[in-house]
Amino acid sequence: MAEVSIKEVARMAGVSIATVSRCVNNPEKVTEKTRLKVQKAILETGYSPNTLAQSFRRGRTNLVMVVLPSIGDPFFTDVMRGIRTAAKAKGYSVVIEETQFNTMTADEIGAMLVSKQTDGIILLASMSPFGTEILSAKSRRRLPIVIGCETISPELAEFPSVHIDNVAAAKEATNYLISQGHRRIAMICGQASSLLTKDREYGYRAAMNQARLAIEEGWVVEGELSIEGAIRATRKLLNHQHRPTAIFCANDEMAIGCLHAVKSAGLHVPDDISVIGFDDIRYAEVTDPPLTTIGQPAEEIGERVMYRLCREIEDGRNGETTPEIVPHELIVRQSVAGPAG
Amino acid sequence: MAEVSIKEVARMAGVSIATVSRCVNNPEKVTEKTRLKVQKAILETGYSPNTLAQSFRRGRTNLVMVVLPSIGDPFFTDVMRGIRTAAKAKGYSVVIEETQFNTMTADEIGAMLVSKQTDGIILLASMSPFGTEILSAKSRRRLPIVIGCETISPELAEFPSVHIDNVAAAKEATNYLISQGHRRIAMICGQASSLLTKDREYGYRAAMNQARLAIEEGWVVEGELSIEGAIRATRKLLNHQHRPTAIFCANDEMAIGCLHAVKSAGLHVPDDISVIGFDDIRYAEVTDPPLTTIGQPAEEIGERVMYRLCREIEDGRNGETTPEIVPHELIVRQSVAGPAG
DNA sequence: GGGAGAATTGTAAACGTTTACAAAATCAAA
DNA sequence: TTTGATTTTGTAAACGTTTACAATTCTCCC
Repeated sequence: MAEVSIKEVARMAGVSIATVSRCVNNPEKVTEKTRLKVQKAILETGYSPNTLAQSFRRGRTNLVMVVLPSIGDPFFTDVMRGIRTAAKAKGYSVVIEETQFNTMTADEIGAMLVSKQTDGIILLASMSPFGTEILSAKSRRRLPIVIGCETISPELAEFPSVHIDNVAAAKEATNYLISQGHRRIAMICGQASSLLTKDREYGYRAAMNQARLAIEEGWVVEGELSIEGAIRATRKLLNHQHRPTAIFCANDEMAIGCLHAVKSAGLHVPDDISVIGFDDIRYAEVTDPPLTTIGQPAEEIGERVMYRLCREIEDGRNGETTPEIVPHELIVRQSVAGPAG
Repeated sequence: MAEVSIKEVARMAGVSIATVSRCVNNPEKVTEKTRLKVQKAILETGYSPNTLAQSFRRGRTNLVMVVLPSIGDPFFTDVMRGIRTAAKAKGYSVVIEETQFNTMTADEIGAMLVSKQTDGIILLASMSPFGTEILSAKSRRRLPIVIGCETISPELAEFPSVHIDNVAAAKEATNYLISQGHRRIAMICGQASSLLTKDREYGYRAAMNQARLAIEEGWVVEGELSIEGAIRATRKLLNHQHRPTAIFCANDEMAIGCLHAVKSAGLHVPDDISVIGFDDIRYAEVTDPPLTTIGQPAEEIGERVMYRLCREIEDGRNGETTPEIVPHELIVRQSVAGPAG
């Protein structure tokens, strides 16, 4: 049974295809009587408009692309949920592109952009400088782009964005450790390519500086934003000649690995070592001990970023690019205590 | 700068649009000389085919939809990764539809199907009977559908599928507990609507029966496939007048909640209570204690299910619907020991 | 009843491809 | 060179919508 087209409906209702189209899209431009006729015909034929033809004709797909580092990180999953909610409300579908924590190559970005015909892009992941360049070129040709979560590198500042103040949040986390009496505080951050964790590192360093605390060589180590990477990083820290008494992890995924590594080494959290995370993913509540961390309104970020994109798509670029900053929150659980001794 | 169309390229290269199209899609049908001319023109204009027009003309979107219960569950995330890998290799994009563990209503399914124009569907989640009906109708009209993970209810048997043998795997998990000396074994399963966990429950019951062990009233409790739900469920089990010595959780997410609840109650895992999970998500390795569980090749399932769908899309339905069964594996870590006393 | 103006409907073009078919060019063999 | 076969190219239709514009019908008032 082939798909029924607008023609059949028109024939059956005894009107022109234009009228059928109007009944569907602008019912108010059509007489009550014909509308009923047409509705009847639509029901009888089981017609539904061919979205391919519509997209083609209207030049809109109602599809947006979101580029994120990893679909596996519960934080991004939560952001995605928000995006999805908003997208549904606005009649969009979402396709996801994963960078796997690599900054995408120019080729990949190009392929990504030409192959999918999307109405807009949400960027939750860092781009290489070249990638950024391609994107702003695209954007200038009216491909709306908005940025979520990742903080803004200068080249990206032309795009609207919504995120927390990562620097301030990282400072807050570090200051909390300091306030608990810690002096030797280490940090596990993401790979160098991740702007996001760069900002968090910056906040950490700022807080340490401000408190006039030294950051020893080897106290800032890359955890690759994964459990495994964090385990390796933690081992390095535990073997450091001046072992830190507290570890600030740039995200909870790594904090989970850190917790595990500390305990596997026969040490106790928080009595021997304090650990603080970032993101407040849902597992943070049930780690052992429950994880003290910085909470972000992930789902809200997702929703807002999507609505922002819709504005961009519908109203065109209005030049408005001041970032929307959403609030973060220190969530105190039980993975931080005063330093031993 | 407006998008450049095939016409401009044709004009610039001094050939007809048909020839340009052939250069792009069937280069072998075109003379070396003209191909070079056209390639040059393509480069100069920066032409890339309008995918909307292509999709419309060819009647193919190279888009597939995957319907899953929750994007948040790391197991499905891994399956998605496999799907995505295969999709990329075959030139497809993926849109995700989340049921949030509800069996979708008929309306939702209908909306989902008409609004997106996808070339095929991967079903990782249960459907209501009505939903199933709609889907098989669609399928008969040549919308390829393949099922992954979820086991097959009779109505879905007409579709190809790839998954582990859930019943056998659940039996194996239960038998392992029995082999460790447990007699009082409880189970936390998903909501009634989840066929997947129904099968696992079935395997558990079968193993208990076979071992002539009683399942007391109240030993099988719904954990809603979430951490929170599992915590509530575990509390019920701990308060049961005949407290079980081991708990089988239908997935690791719930096992994590279970672990947490047991420990919060001041009990020790595995000395007081043994816990076994299902799926082997990446957190299972770093729980405290590390979780004994059933491993599934999630990523492989994803890949295979996607390739299966491609076959379906490209070759049309060949009537072949025998399920592909992939192997599972008992992964022994430290959350199971002999019963206390 | 006629006519002006508004409301409704129809006609046909357009969107950018792909592709059947026709036309033209090339090549091989005599 | 001619012929016929083969390869290459061009022409034009088609895909299912939407929509500007023209044509028709209705409404209302004189």
